[in-house]
Amino acid sequence: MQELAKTFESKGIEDKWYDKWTKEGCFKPRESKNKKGTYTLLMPPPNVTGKLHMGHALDHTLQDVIIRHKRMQGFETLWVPGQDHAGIATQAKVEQKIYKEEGKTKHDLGREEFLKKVWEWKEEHGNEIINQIKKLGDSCDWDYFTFTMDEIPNKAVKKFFVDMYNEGLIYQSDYIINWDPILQSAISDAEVEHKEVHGHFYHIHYKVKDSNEVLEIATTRPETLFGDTAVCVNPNDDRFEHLIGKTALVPLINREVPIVADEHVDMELGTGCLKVTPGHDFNDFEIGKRHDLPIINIINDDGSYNEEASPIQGLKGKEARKKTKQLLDEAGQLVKVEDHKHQVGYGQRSDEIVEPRVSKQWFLNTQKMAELSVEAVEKEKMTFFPKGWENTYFAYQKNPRPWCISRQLWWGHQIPVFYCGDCDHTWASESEESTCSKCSSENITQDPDVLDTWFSSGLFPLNTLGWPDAQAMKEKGFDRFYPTSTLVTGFDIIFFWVARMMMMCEKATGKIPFNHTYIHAIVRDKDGVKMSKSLGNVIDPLEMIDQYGCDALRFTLAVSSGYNRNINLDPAKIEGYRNFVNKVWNAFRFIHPYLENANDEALEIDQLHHHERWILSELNNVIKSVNESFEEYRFDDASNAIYHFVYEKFCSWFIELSKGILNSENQSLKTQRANVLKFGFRQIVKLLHPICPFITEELWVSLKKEDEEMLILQNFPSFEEKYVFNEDVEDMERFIEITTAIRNLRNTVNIKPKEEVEIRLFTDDENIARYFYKSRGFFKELANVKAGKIKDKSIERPLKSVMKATTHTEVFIPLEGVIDINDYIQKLERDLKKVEQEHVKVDKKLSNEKFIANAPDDVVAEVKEKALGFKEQMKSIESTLSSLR
RNA sequence: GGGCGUUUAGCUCAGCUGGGAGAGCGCCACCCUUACAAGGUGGAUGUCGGCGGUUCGAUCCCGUCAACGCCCACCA
Repeated sequence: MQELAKTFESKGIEDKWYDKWTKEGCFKPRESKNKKGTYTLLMPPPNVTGKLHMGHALDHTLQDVIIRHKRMQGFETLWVPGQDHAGIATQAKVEQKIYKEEGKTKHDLGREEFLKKVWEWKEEHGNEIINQIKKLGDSCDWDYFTFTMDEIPNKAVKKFFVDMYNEGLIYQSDYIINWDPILQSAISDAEVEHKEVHGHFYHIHYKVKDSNEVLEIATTRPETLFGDTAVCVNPNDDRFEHLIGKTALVPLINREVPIVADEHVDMELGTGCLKVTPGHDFNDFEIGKRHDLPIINIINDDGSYNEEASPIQGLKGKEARKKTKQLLDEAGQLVKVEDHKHQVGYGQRSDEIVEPRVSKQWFLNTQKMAELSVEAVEKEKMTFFPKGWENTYFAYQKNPRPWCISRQLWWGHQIPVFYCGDCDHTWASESEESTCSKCSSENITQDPDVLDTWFSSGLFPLNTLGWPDAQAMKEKGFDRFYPTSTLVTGFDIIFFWVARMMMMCEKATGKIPFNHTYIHAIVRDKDGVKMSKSLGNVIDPLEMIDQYGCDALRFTLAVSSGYNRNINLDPAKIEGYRNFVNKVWNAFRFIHPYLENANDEALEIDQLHHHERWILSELNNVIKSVNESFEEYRFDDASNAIYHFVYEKFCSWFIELSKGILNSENQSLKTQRANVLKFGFRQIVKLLHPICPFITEELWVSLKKEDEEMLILQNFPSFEEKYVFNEDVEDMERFIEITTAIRNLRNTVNIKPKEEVEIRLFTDDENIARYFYKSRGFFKELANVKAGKIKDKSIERPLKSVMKATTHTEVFIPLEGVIDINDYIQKLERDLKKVEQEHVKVDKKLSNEKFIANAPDDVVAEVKEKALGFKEQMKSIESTLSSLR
């Protein structure tokens, strides 16, 4: 038998098992053994530019726990991995690279050449994150790996687009959108983050034409006045009623604009008078539509002001504002400037102020889809775990706005719309067109824009399974694996991804894409601060794996995941669970030598020792709660259940209680104990496998029978009625209570572990007496008790002794020498006070007639029982105290 | 401006449908006991955010206040 290392060494075995699992096809769907059906997970596709961070580690660990559990339960499991082309991020990265290396911009290269460069970059670096992911132990089927710009996803995108186009749900429109001046592209509403900034209210005088009157208007963005096409007041505002219908003059350029009335204007805010810039403000755009106002675009693609704003032409942002302010001041039309806090939109990716701007973009009308997606959740066809997250989902989905799906980028799915230069025909097509579908002209062009990355991500549940290609769908088992089972992801993409998949997949197939969504926490540093490179508080999962092992990291993440929103991760915590993993290793190291001929299938229940029945019963309970907890995505409860069972029940009590037997000459007892240890440990290793796959698979080598497959393919334990032994559990609880009392006494009077003690056990319960007589050998083992005498409570207690009272029992250690009586008296007094407090509480209840009358009988009985117990303990302590004083 | 959430031991958090306050880490004391010092044994620690209500009984239900988070929103 080989020597096992004193500590568990994770390095080496992780890659070894990952390769083996992969090679032997363990991650592939297998015909379900017990007809449980299929179980499918989708991996949120990491960005091609991504680098593994703790968020991935968490997300992937939880999914892997789920899929391994389901696989072992006998489901035909499939976990589909993928990768996202990440339009903006990738394009920006490659643009930077070629500018740095070749001093060229993408325009210098041209579209085709640039895209070639992006693909080259992808080939070279795209695999980095995938290789990192594999270090986490993900048991996903890599044959299903799907890149969002692969052939099938391309087809899916085109088909969905064309269908929606033909249905009229996708349309092109001049509409006010968020323009990101850095990306020089439109972005969707969801990609705008609002930040509060300390700005100013600029009060400006607008003259009224043919009148001496002036209107004082407050604005936070004076520079947009060059785009003003109206001035607006509330129709119910007496102050301005007489001006409605007249003409105002825009300062600096003296443009004549109408004074209109609109309910939108808040009479209380600012001066109650609003300048209307339909080209560069969302509200004003709406007002403009209602009053048929012209739209003037005064901003270039790069955010600078154009010739329409000639006095500030070429300037951007702050400069433009400063200049406008100065000009207004010079013209005497700037009344005052007040401080004002307000929200400003920033681009999620560029972190630059977005400019609302009117431009021609493609939109998807999601109204109807969103309604259906809400209904699916309300009718619980799709459930959020924790349920509270459905509020976030509803917040988005209950008032959907048209989704701006076009982006002025090159990297992505080009919009499959074609224009004919001759007959002006416009059409959408799934195939590459070379001639006009109407006039056959070859003078056609394709729309240059690409689609929002989320447009293809939204179809991920479908395209990974072959949709819409009939052949591919058949090969990939679309009908079996779609709809998928559960989606596991972070709350930040409920809208970006979850909602879009719900809408798009339902629209495309009539079936929602998954039935459960588990939203996990966000990983922060140990102080609850979001990890970021600039703060230097990033905990690198690969470093943690290197330092503590993947199992330890996985266990830490699992035990930290329930229905919580944040995980404050401290490497010290990982170290702690590394210790647990090591504990498992050492527990095995201890039992290992006894297992050689052990047969875990030879357990005859009536023959078992009561300690054995106890541990089997406890094990059975853990199995039950682990299965239930996994089902509810309570990874914390499941992990804790295993942790406590292994640490306390199995190691601290059962193994300790087994040492004497294993070292004894009683062959039959020894064999039986070895059998139970083997059975128990095999179950432990199975229970732990989904969370800690590596060490468990490694240990399995020594636990498996010759013809058994790898652990990853074994059956997960399930609760069995035949292992319920309540009496043995009760006995054991008493044993633990008394043993602890003895140890406590030993500690109190500082008796060294090596020193044997004699105890007296006083009890008036015959069953307890009998049980302890039977178990006295175990007291010796676990508390170094030389001799234990059991006495009836009517007999006088020893005078020189220390005492601990427990339920129906008093434990004494008689003392030969003199101990520090005062210390001991103080301790007893503390004990007494504690018990008294408990007793007062319970007694108060019992003396309350209404409690007796209203509380359920079993509760009353329970309380009475407790009161009795406390009273006994009090009496014991009091009499000891009086004998000492 | 709306909505959601959090407040429990020094720290991070768990406490299901109301019935004697829990875990991990940390801390203290004693132990290198032949699986494990990445260990063992024992121990200390909480007006369960404040106030009010419902109830025989509230950490849990209701109201209210406070502090702190997060999300959404076009208040110029």
